[in-house]
Amino acid sequence: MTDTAPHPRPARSAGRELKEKGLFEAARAVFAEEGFKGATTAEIARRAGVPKANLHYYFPTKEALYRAVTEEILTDWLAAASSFDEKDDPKEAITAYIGAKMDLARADPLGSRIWASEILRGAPVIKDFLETTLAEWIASREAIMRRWIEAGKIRPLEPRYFFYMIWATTQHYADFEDQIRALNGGVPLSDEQFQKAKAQVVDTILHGITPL
Amino acid sequence: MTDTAPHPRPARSAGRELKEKGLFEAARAVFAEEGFKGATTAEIARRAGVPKANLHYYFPTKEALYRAVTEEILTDWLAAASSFDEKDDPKEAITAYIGAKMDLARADPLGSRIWASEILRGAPVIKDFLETTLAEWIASREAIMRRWIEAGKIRPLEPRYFFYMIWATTQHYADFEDQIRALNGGVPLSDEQFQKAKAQVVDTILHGITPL
DNA sequence: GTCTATAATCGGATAGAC
DNA sequence: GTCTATCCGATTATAGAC
Repeated sequence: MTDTAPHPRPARSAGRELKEKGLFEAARAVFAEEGFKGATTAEIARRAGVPKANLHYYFPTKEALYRAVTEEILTDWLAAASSFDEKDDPKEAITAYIGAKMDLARADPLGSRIWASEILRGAPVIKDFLETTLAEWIASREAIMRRWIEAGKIRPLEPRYFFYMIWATTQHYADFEDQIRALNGGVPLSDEQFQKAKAQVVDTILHGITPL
Repeated sequence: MTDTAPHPRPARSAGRELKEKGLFEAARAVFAEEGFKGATTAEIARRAGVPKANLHYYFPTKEALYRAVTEEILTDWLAAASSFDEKDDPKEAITAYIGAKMDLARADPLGSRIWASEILRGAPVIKDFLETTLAEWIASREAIMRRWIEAGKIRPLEPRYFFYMIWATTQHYADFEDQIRALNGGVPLSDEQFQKAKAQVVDTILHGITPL
């Protein structure tokens, strides 16, 4: 559609998209390191290479930027969670789920760290998500686990503590990456090391719940 | 010893000890929630019930207060770690260690959260501890684990990823307590629930590493 | 649409009265 | 030893020029 405006352009220009994305990514890094309160808009703008006051042109407030960041993280989390449902066999479902969670921790450690930081401060922004979407997710998967237990496919256990173990272990590779690096001679885990860790997590947990 | 000073009194009065302790405990809570940068001396002083400027009389700087807090946490961590060495049998040693780590997470969740927050920001204050004391701890326990593997007492695995699983899972009950609460109908885990979780963590991990 | 300048507030830390 | 008053830099956000 051609209108009479002097400089017809898309509602969101490519330049705007680019700067918005730059601020978004910079914000992820700063929020992950310092948490919501410790992060400063000046530091976010500096890393994104834009004047600090300019940030408010793309995101009205620091909190709006933070909410945009968290929104995406919840989406990614649920996407990984869906891998649990793709198989009917417990061994396959759990293997796929742990693998997806480990891969997410490796691909997006910042997202995991922002989530952790958000929980540490009492989860003011994602509390609703935890109490509704996440609570429903775990409730229904708990039901699946109980059926597997009744069928004798896995050892009797409280499913939610089982999921906590998976979340904790997989997210540890993102949240405590700096500690793991310090214990690895100061260098991050190589891809080979990470794959070995992933295999061991899957292996240990599967053996841990397999009936004798 | 009676000297000639007009008002002989102990070098550190009981009143001072009390206020120092109040500030220390308030600082733990605020550092755990907001991290080092996000925490404010005003909030710490407010919770301790002392004028904000007064904080500097007991601790010269915010960082000095933070360092005092972290120091204690490292000590507690090592104390729990020592429980691994009290038994020669892998099953007993690992049971005792997981139990001690779970009990510490339950008794002092703030300490665990401050540790997590410190790692998230790149561990500037405890980096040296991680690279020396912690690296030595895990190296020597790795050797123990390898002997157990060679003796066929536990399944072959990379010991450090095994310890990461223990740290992640046990500390999760402290660091993600608010998430666990949200998934538990808004109420914290009862003592019975926690004991059940602890038993399941021990059970799953032990089965996970026990030879067929 | 993007920048500079700046307002308004909050932060850690200090000075000095009591 | 403890408090009040306050400095000064940093912080979030806005106003308005370009």
